[in-house]
Amino acid sequence: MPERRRNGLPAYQKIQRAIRQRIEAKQLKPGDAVSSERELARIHNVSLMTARHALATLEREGVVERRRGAGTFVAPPRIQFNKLMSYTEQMASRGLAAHSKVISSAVLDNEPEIAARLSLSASSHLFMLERVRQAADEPFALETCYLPADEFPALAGGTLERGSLFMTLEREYGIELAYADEEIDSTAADLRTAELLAVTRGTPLLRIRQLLFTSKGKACMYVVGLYRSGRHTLLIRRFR
Amino acid sequence: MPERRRNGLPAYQKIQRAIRQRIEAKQLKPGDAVSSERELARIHNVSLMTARHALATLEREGVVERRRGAGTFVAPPRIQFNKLMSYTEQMASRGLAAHSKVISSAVLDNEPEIAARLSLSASSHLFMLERVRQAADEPFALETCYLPADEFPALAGGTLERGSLFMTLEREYGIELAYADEEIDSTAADLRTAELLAVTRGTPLLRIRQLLFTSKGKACMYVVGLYRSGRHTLLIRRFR
DNA sequence: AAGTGGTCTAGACCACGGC
DNA sequence: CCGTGGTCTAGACCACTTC
Repeated sequence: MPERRRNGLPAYQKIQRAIRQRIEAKQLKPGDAVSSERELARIHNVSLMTARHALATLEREGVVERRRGAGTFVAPPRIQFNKLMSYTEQMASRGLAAHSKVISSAVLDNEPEIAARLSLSASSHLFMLERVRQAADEPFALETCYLPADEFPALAGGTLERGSLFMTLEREYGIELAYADEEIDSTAADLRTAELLAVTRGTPLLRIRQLLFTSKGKACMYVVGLYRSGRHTLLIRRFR
Repeated sequence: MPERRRNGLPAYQKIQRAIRQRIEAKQLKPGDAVSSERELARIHNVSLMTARHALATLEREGVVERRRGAGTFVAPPRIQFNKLMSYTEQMASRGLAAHSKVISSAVLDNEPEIAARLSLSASSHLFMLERVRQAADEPFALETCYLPADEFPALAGGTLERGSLFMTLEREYGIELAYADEEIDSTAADLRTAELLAVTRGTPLLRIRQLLFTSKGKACMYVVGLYRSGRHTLLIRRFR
């Protein structure tokens, strides 16, 4: 009888971790065959169904591909399509450092439309933070975010020059960000935006209005981003 | 012993079909509890694992939600985020009729960049189709699509005023569209585009460049769309 | 023919939610 | 407490791919 898990992790997750580690360590490259269900069951001393579950959920995550009659193979490197990432994370994934400059911050109480998007009453206190994102010392985006001020009291006093707002929310407040709904369109730069982004007034900008939700399905933050065209392209994958 | 499937469909898929039918027939509404694993196992005369598999994959598809200790519930109606749909389908989903006007069509053989995107040699013959999309008799988008002319001979002669290009590809050519990668940015209307869309030159437009892939992973069509801001917003859901 | 993934059984114990 | 989903066993046969 196999000793049951007593380090907290289910057996199938341990198998997954082992496979993921071998991929990250480049012992397994895309296209390489992963141990079969039967092999894994034997190696890890579990039943076939458990080994199978490990591979099935790894396939769902896109880590491996399974072909009946052939085997299980390491999937091509994951493209970060449709992935909700903070600016800091996006830059890091390209090997760049994130720089941003806080333009203004305030607590507002008369933004009924934004409050409504966050499912708050019209006169709720909103913490607003306006930042210019830079890459290679050139501004490429103006991002304004809004959060319920009551729920995140420390933000108003805190320093956000350095840390990522995502990280602050996840670490300090234990918020689990799950997904974001985004509205994307195009708009012309007004005078103030043009100055902040160092473009001429009327320049086309990509506008992304983002409503972020926690894993409990609660709207927790609203962000309006204006992106210089040419400097920023949004990549999306849509499925039929 | 339960009689094994002999109508072709695996047991777990029959269970899924039964549940889906009850949802479509409105016998089950969003939020309603679905039979538990144990109930389903009993009703359909299968083992627990099989009933479980049926619910687990239904959850992955977003049809139901499962909560440990509580039960399985019909998920809220699926929002058509991140879904690859033809213009015709998009309009239909909003209860509108699709209207579009063919501006030009041609077979080109000197578009190396586009040919490259379709993984074709630089001088390949490309069938190009330029259409203005209308809603309520007002133009709101200019879409230009490119396809390998050799693979779709009938298109050049065919009439696309009415039928959907998606439908033609799927029905006439047996193409299974699977997904599209899109690059989205903002640009200013040039003179010709401005005239076709009835806006002034320099108006910001949302530009979507779409590369469509078949279920075999082959790039089969490239589309550049220019959308009037205000008239068209792209909706996206991103996951963490 | 050998090996793979896909489906399935008839149970078991655990962790969690709601009453 | 009871019912739920989550994990797991030790097998089985089928369908498919590769050789």
